[in-house]
Amino acid sequence: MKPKDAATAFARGDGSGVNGDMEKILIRLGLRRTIPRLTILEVLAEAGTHLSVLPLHRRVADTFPMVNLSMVYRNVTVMSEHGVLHSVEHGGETLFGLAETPHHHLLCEKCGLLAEVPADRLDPALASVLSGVGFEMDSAGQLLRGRCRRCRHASRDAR
Amino acid sequence: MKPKDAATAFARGDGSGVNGDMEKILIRLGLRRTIPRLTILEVLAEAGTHLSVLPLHRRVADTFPMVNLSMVYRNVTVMSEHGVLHSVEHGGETLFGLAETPHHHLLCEKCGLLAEVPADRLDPALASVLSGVGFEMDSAGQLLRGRCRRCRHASRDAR
DNA sequence: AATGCAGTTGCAATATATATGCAGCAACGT
DNA sequence: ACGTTGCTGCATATATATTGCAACTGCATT
Repeated sequence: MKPKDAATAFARGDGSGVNGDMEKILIRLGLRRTIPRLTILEVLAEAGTHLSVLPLHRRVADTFPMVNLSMVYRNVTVMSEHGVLHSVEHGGETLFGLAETPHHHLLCEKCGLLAEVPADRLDPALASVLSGVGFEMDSAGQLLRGRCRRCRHASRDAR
Repeated sequence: MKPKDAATAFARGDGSGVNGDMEKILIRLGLRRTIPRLTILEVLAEAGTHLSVLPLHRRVADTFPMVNLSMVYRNVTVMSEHGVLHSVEHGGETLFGLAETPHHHLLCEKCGLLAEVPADRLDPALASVLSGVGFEMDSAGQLLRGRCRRCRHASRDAR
């Protein structure tokens, strides 16, 4: 999406499309729909994955160069606290993504691929084990590390 | 353990007690048994939990003030790579602990308690779900977030 | 026990990620 | 249209982690 289009859409504020959904979420939470925020949400929607703050800012700046890095930090923090975004720590930085249906993360430690598993697929199995230890798990946002299918095959071939 | 005792034990290098076990591990890996390394291992053994680098260094410096912070960083990195230590990322820092029997971590997001679950207790449940997604999990060192028993009760009482 | 060398260390400088104080500006309700 | 409150940009601060280099030390060899 080119700057002008984005700006127009933001100015319009007509609640259409992806922006529209996001805008509605912000409104519901009493957060103002500002260009930095909407652009962050749009970038994450387009990306389809989680991004760390620096790449996120880079992409936001492609469209709106005036958006400051510190505002990306402030906004992802605020939006995470309000549940608009999910965050995952990894490699000394924090990755942020849209908080859609509850899910957990699968990180391939070899290639860095970050996949998702619907929460309801994983929760029952975990909950039953953990309750035995007196622990109650968060039902979303867990990060599990391992190998994706591709890397498993790759390392097998290498042998 | 007082400085003198530790120093004596190190000098002795007789492979007795906790130090002895640790020293053997280092030797097997071709790592030199130096005061910083052995003290780090000893502190972690005494602590019984995982520590982040700063507290770890603080405790090491209690016994050997000359041990530099950067060496704690270098050594935990090296020893992690060699499998002597386990690491867990959390809150923008990395926690290190002795790599004993394979286990996963349970982090209480309220009080910060870091508990452990033996890997064989959790692995089957996880593996069966994840294999359905073509993912193969690491069989140790997973970090799961939630609430410990105490905090669950506390928040229930608060209501 | 003395010796040589590679692995280690301490220090200081540096990189990287994240947080914040403040003055101006803009979004939203009225 | 307008004032208030929240948001932003900039500059700066802090905290965690990394690295270059010269000096040193553990360990194998003699």
